[in-house]
Amino acid sequence: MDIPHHCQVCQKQSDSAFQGLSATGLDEISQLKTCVSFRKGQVIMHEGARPQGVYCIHKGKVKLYTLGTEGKEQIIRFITDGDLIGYRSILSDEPISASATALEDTFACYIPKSSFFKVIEDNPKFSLNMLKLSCHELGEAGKMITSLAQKNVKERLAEILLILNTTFGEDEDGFIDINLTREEMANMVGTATESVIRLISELRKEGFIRSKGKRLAVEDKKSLRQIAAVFE
Amino acid sequence: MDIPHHCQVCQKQSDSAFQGLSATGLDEISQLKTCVSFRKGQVIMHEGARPQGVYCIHKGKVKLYTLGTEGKEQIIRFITDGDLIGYRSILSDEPISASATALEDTFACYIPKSSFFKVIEDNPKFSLNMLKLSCHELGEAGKMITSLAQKNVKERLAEILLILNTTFGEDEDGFIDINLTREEMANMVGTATESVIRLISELRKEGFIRSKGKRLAVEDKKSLRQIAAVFE
DNA sequence: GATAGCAAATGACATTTATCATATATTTGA
DNA sequence: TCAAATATATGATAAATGTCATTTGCTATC
Repeated sequence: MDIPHHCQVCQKQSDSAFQGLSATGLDEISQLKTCVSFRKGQVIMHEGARPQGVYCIHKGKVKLYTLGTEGKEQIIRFITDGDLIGYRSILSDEPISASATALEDTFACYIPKSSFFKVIEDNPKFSLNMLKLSCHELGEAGKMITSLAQKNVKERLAEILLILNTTFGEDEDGFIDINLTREEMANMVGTATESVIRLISELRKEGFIRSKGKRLAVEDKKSLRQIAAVFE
Repeated sequence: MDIPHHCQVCQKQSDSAFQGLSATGLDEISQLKTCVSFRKGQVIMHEGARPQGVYCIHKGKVKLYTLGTEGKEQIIRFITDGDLIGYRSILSDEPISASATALEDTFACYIPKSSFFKVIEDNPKFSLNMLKLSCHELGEAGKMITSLAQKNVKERLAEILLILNTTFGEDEDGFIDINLTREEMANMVGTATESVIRLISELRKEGFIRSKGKRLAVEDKKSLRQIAAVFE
């Protein structure tokens, strides 16, 4: 994959936190960034590490997860084109709190810590973008906390199917365009793999979703929303 | 309660996000801030509202919570001296995602949106502080998500007792210096009130905690840590 | 395009947690 | 200080979810 050498001509820039950054700011980043790629399944960042820079995803899909008791992974959220990885750790000056693994072959730019900070310091606009971003994520995390604490497994599963459908879109056959195992879905919902499998069968029998192998398609968004008790 | 009219002489300033802010920045805030107080039980901010400023808590204890299905509250975190309320909503330009209610009589300064933004724009140092703060909170939220998804109720309760003990300290009798009902504890742990009551009895019988009425004291931190599976 | 290795599906059962009922204790406010 | 209101405590039972075992189906790779 070809990633533009200069951020100014990168099509993903307008969808990223770098949107609206000054030309000199983009220059700064462009000069020091390097292009990297990760194969499906490859770990991009490891919980506990001290990152020396951030990744800006150009094309790909990444899961962000923490390791709980006995090494069980809890998926916090997904990361895709235009999103950043590692900024939380660098900005709060703490070790990485969530590991990141590529769900499919992924292409990214690596921006060293120093230039990331320089751009933040020189560009109030970018700094504010980052602030907006992290505050938005904070709100999303709060919603997830409430869901986990108050909804039952079926409600959470319905909610996550809707989120996946929105985040990754549908392929030509209408299936959600992301390749996840049932175990990974369970690691999002916060339940056992078998429970997810059972409830997917249930939702299928009820006609709300459709499945072919591991692939899933949302058939009845309205009913799923009702199950998820999402009234927004 | 007397809150200093000028932030520069406020003792809580060094514990707050305003720590290290320039004299002109502090002037800016001091000129437009107003002192407010809330009685125990009073709602400070309401989910869904559009705040016109942030509160900086001078002295008091506040719970931050979202309302889940059927109006059940889920406590996200606690706020105390030097902490801000409402910044997330203002910075991400979204409605308030969590309500705030005073747990005891609380004194705060109200800083209008405009001066808050002005200080952010003029003071890279403050902007970076806020960025650090929100990124730190993001990490904490991630931990809470993993706990809720993977730990059982007893483990989560043990964890929260430790957090309360650290956050609010102990009174002269060794009890955690915060006045919470069992229901509120359940709303943190994400479980039914009765379950919390039962498990508190259990922990008491095991000798890990002590209780007198609603007041609780941690007796054996090490064992609680083991139960909570916190190995940090 | 065959096949070995995983992943999904399902049943049976165990465990955890929630719910409902009721008794007892503790606050709080007159 | 007392009484009403509220919170805590505990038992019995129901419901939800987890665990283990096994079968069936898919899919990645040679």
